[in-house]
Amino acid sequence: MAADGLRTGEVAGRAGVNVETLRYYERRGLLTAPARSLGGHRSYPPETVTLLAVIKAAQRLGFTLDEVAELLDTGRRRHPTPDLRARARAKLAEIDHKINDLRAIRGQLEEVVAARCDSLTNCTCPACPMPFADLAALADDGDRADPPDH
Amino acid sequence: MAADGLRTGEVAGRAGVNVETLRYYERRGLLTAPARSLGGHRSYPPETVTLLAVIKAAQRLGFTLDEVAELLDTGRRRHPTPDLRARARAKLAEIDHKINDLRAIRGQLEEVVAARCDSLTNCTCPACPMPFADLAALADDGDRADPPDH
DNA sequence: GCTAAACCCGTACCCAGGTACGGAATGCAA
DNA sequence: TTGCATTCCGTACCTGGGTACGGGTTTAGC
Repeated sequence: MAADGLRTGEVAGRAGVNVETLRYYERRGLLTAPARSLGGHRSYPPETVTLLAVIKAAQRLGFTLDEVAELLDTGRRRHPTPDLRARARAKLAEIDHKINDLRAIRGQLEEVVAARCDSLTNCTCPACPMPFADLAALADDGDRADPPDH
Repeated sequence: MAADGLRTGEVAGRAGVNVETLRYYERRGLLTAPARSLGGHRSYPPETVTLLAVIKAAQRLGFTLDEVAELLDTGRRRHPTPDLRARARAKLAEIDHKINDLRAIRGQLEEVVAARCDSLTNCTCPACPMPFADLAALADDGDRADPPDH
């Protein structure tokens, strides 16, 4: 039985993850509990290394560990699973949203650079694009209760 | 002195943040410690509400609280501060990088959808774009040590 | 003057995705 | 068989940006 088993260190080394991560993934349901040696040490089937690569790939695609766990689980159960495609579509929409947000932010940052803004609160640039940049008093926010000489 | 002071609840309410957040920002150095009533209650200058809006704006631009704190601090000290522009530029590069990452991910997700992938580990689609999707054995990863009858 | 609301403080908890610690037990090679 | 490396387990810690709790004051309105 599983004479070709790999030990935690071997799996972790080949997959490029931390040994602790294997235990963590087991707790999270990404890896099923492997066989054990008589002494209680884990013995993984060699495919586990590849499975870890799959998990990393899915993570890179933006799936959370919970999502990856569910996807693997439906795979394990051989349910018909239109799941992956539907989830990939949903993720695609999520990512488009993020990209749009970042583009909007990018635009605003470009304005800040172009306008030569020099302060969040006391910007001297003409027609400053920073919202509310006219807050000279705020630089001292709270110190106002003290005498004004430095 | 500071007869126009606002209490924590008023500031939080007007700025749309939690009262606890004010204490948190004070600890993090985003808000300077305000004057106190005789009983020890905080009394904020009204501009604080606007400052909080500035902080939120900077956050939306992708700056961390530490970065915002530093930007406010250099502002408070009236240093010449070419800081904001330089930081905005750096943040711009950061954001471009993120956008590129997301676009690459987006492309891969599109392939997954287009290929009609149906599993992370047992995909039946032709020329599957999922890396390593040929892991039938992995569905049972670890159960291998047990008798093979269902 | 009384009461209820607001406020004080320190500390613990939340999310994700792990990483680190420490003492005991096991595994493997010479 | 010795001895060092590896693994075991539970639990605590990390980053970032807050939020919640609980017991004790202070403030404001009537």
